Amino acid sequence: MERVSFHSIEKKWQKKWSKKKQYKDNQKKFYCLEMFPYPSGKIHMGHVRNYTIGDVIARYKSMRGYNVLHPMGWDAFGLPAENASRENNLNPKKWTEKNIAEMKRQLKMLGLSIDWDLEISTCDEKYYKHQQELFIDFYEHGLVSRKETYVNWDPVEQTVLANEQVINGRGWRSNAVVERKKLSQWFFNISKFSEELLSDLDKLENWPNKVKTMQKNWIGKSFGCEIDFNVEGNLPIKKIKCFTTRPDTLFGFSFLALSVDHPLSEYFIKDQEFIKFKDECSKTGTTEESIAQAEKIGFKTNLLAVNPLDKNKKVPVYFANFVLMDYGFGAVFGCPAHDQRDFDFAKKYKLEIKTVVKPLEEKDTYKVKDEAYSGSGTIINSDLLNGLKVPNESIAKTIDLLQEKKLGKKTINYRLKDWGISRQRYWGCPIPVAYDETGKVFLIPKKDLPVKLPEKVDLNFKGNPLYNAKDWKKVKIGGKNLTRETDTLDTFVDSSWYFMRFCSPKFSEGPFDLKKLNYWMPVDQYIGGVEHAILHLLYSRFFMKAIKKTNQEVKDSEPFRGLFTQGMVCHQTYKDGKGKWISPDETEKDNLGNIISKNNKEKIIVGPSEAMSKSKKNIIDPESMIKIYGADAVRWFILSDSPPEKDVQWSNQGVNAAYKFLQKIWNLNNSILNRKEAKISKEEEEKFNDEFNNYIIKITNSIENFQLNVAVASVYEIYHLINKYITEDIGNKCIRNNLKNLMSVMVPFTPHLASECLEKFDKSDAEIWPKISQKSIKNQIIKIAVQINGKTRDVISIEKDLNEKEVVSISKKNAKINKSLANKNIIKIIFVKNKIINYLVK
RNA sequence: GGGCAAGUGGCGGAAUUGGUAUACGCGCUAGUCUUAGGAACUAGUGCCGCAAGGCUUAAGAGUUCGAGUCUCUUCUUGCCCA
Repeated sequence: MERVSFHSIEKKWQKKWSKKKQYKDNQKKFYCLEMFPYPSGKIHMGHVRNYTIGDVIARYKSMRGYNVLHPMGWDAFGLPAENASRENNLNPKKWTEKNIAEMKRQLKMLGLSIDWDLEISTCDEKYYKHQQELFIDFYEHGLVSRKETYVNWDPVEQTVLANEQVINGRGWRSNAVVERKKLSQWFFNISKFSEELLSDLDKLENWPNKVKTMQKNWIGKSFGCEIDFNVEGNLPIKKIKCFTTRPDTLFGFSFLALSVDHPLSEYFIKDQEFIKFKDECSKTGTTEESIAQAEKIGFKTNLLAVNPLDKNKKVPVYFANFVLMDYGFGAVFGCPAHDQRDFDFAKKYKLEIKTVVKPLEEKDTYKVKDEAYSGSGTIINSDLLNGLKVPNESIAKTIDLLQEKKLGKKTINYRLKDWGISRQRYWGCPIPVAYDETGKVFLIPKKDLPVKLPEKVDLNFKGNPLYNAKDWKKVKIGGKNLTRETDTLDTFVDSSWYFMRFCSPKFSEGPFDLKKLNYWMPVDQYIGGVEHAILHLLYSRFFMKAIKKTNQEVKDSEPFRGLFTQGMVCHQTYKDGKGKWISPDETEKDNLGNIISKNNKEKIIVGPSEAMSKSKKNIIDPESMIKIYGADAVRWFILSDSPPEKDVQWSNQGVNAAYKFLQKIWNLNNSILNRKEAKISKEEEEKFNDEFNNYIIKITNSIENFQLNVAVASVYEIYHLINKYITEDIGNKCIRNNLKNLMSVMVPFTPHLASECLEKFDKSDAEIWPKISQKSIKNQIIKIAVQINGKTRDVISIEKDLNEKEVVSISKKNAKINKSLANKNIIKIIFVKNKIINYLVK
């Protein structure tokens, strides 16, 4: 038997595909995009899966006649380059470029239908120049602002951390306790688009609901109420404005809590006790999680706040560490019985805990005990609010009441905050602004862009190396001596518009060629990991809307028409007797099938299958797999075993099976090319064609629905089908035609092998998806179930589209059915054409 | 604690969306062949049973002629938010 040399085939076809791609005019477009990788050094199986899925879609659409845009680039800025550079004494740019070259080489081994002429890299000044232009456009349209805010400050790394980089109140890398620090930061005003970002989610029909729900929760629209509280005391302030989403619990009011940054704090700024307290507060991070977990502490003022619905009720006013200035108005009313934070606070300072909501099943005498009750129920102990149903009725009615009495105002609040984009980092896009000695902001003129990163910096400088780049910092604009901004942009900015740049990656006059942008955008199918469900996708949506706002001629307001989130690639985990992680290639199997160490032949403890990660050492290197099994087998296997949206388990047996199957396909192809002409039966051929056609329909639907594992299974079935008919009375023309169709549907999955096989046939329509015959063949034989009282007793083969009478007469001749029907009365017959016949008997 | 998924053989998973449950692959069993291999081919493989037959989609109930699919209750797992 002939063994195909996969590697020589791969080389041959990859060379052919690398020729310049032609885009046809006046044709339906399809923009297929996979999330671009961070150039960490080597590709991993996650990339293989992501880009193989994308390649199937891209190649399939191309075969269906679309003009397909399928580009690739590099998310090349970011912290790892700086760290690696420090360790290896290699400039971040050099390090990144080296990684890109290596990963590009590896990706090319997979035979992806990527147009490498469109390649971009975010650390390329030709790319980030336009990002700086966009920053300026946004600035001029009021979408950028500079604000003093609290940030999560890592005292060891000397940098700001994003909320998701704070884990249990500690820096994700340094493990240092994160502090709250006030800094001047640049922001994109994403919150201006809160409502649009929320309501446009409804337009995204081809997005997973899961992702839409996550974004919806993240934006967090809530209806609430502004309430003015009168305060009594020895200060000139007489009113404090609070925001609340639970005005219905107003009768449970037992303290008023202010942020330490509330304007009222001015009156305490000289108080030593207050200063100490404020310091203490700065030790808590800014994430909701860290606030929830931190001990609740307060600073009592001598003010009293009056309950607007019960003028006799006066409660103390505190400064508290769990109230932040950027939520509401930096002031909340405390209702300990129904909010856990308030509850913790009240316990500590021995404040009243008055129950005003009871669960439906409880009596009116219900009292909150060990923890706050925030569920649904009925209002109690609240005078005129008593009896209202919590939450819907009670909140709405209370807001109405407060508005009526002019004590409050209905408001909408969003959880989504403006996007802080300043990072105290070297390896990122410089922010194109400078300051005079008073701190006044000057934009760098567009003609002076890009603001390039200096190549020589001291990366061992504690903090931001750019801060230390004294010469680079100096800049002259309009004769004025200014100092450059030394913060760089969050790398999420880089990835928020790269998909637009792909439409015209070499365009030099601006971020994009408008005509090309409007032709290719939106991305028809975006594919990537679900871990980007919120930030990357939300920021990209914001960018599209912001760009549309700065340029009315931009057509789209949503960047991604279709989104698909693929699952992770997992592998079993191995440990030795001492609990040390062992990598799969350090193991082998003994005679009994046990997994043992190659090294010392000791037995290995097999752990659960988990996402491949360096720390657990359960990584399989894609390149070594391609070298052993070939690119097609790796592609075939990674698609075959699980639905793409779920996790897949990598297994050597699996990829080996894929390899063996592709070998069989090769041999099938050869044996049919060498097949002797057979006697021809028209009937047999029609049957064969018909069955074949059904599989083509099934595969087509499977691809359209992203059920790539099912499509793979159908290919196996087709293989069995051809093997069955190869010995029947089928003419060579017929069997070759169908074999060619099989190879065509395999092109998106195993492009090298399929193309090689196809080449041996007529080449004129090799890259075209097989025609689907929609005509239903008359006299086709189908199988239907015959049931008695709903239980299937037998399956009979009949002609398609027979009516009830005909099916009854045929089924009654069936011995099994006849036996079951003997001595029974048929009460009713249920007949569904081409599906079932069900006899109800007594 | 809240929200969203999901639960089908020894394993990964199919099921035209209410109509033949377990497709396809892995693994396993037996056999054939041989260049003795991590090869190829043939047959078998949900469970109980010698068989006829019965049972089976996490558990329990319901709707229906008919439920893996719809409804309710319970349990378990995963993800996201807290």
